[in-house]
Amino acid sequence: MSDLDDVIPTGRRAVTRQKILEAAYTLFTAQGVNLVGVDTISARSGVAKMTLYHHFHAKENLVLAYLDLRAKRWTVGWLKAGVKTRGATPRARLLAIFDLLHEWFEDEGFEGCPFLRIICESDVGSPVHKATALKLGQIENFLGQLARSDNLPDPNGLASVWMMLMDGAIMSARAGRKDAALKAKQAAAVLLDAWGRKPAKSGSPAPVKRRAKAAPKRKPSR
Amino acid sequence: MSDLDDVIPTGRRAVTRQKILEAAYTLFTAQGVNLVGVDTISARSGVAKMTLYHHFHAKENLVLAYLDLRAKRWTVGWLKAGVKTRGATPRARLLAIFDLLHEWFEDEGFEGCPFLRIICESDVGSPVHKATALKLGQIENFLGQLARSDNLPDPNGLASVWMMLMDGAIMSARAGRKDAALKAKQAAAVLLDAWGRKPAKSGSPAPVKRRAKAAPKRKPSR
DNA sequence: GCATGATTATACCGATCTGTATAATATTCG
DNA sequence: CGAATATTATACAGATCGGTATAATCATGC
Repeated sequence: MSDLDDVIPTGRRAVTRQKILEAAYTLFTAQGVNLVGVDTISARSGVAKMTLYHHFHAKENLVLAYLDLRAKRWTVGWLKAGVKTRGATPRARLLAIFDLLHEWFEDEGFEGCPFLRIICESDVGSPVHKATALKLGQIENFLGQLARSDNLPDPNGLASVWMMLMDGAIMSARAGRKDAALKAKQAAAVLLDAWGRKPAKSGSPAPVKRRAKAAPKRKPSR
Repeated sequence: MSDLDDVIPTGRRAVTRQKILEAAYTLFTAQGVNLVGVDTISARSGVAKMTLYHHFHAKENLVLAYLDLRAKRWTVGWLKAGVKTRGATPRARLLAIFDLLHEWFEDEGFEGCPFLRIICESDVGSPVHKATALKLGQIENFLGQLARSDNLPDPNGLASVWMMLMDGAIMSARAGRKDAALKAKQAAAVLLDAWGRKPAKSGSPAPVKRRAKAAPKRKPSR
């Protein structure tokens, strides 16, 4: 628990590793982990491919390291930090999230969320999928903390809904709707205002009325 | 405008084309359009690869045809039709969407939404990306019709928010949260109830308070 | 029955992918 | 200096990808 945990190592080996990871970060973020080959990362980083495989035995490990770095930079360094400077109260910070998203969507370099992309295209149950789901859970936990700090009822429920609005806005922006964050913020404000008035029976799982089977519709997928 | 438009042709050529499309539908839906090769579709359909390229000159055209078929079966045949049998009023149908999603998520064959997956992994501006965005827009238009039928204020605004909740729920379910649709329905009910009371200034774009720049945070992506 | 079009099987092209084998070179440190 | 470690360049293996060339076979309608 020393405070020297994240001291940046300056050894030759560590520097090389960082060069690889830095190139992977840029490429994976812009083009996705599946479309970027190891040779491309080797060329961009200026590190020989053999050295790359010396550090990370397989591409999968490089992807896992990328996920950690992405969470450190995006979730912590950008989202959490940005929200703190834009809102004084937890409630204001919850809403400020969508202002951040809006600026992100307007950025020319916006290419969607790598976490969501990986969730879509990686096999369920694979190490990469599991690790990515954890990173998304980390974000949702942060939302839950904000909701709890504001004494909102069912903070975890609000967090999961907030997460869906965020992810939905990101998908919508990726599909071309650059105003998605603004629309999401409108709805979020309305929802937040109403959330206290309707505890929504946080414990009971909201009865899904099951019909007495009308027409046995064919399943849409698979 | 004859009502013989979707008569199923029985010619040899049309039957072969349908066999290809049927195999592509199953494979693309389960594994994604990028991971499924043309040889796999040829093998599964029992149609020679040369014949496949005789019908669809390139894989991209097969993907575009798949998108049309997916919209016909999922959006129209499953979502629209399912909602109609489960809700009498437009408002009930809007909420019933999440019951449908819940059943979908619980299906063992649930592999996420192909539309969202393609939006994530295809290049922005490519024909496939554009076509997929249109299919998502078709869904949002349907939501707007329901909202308008219920005399809700700013029906298009509600539709885009509804879409985000749906997409967010799908992403959450893909990440392992099988109860996503239930949580989304709770929030949707609260939101719908409050939507009328707060017209939310449908015209004005909800002022995004821009701060007097505190710390010039580095951009997170690219 | 025969010509025409549809389908088949097979082999191949060039490109890309992850990962490895090998041997030479560069750096660091006792 | 000399030895241990890190990095380099190159070539290659084995697989998969989208797409094509060729020539034979099948089915159908006049």
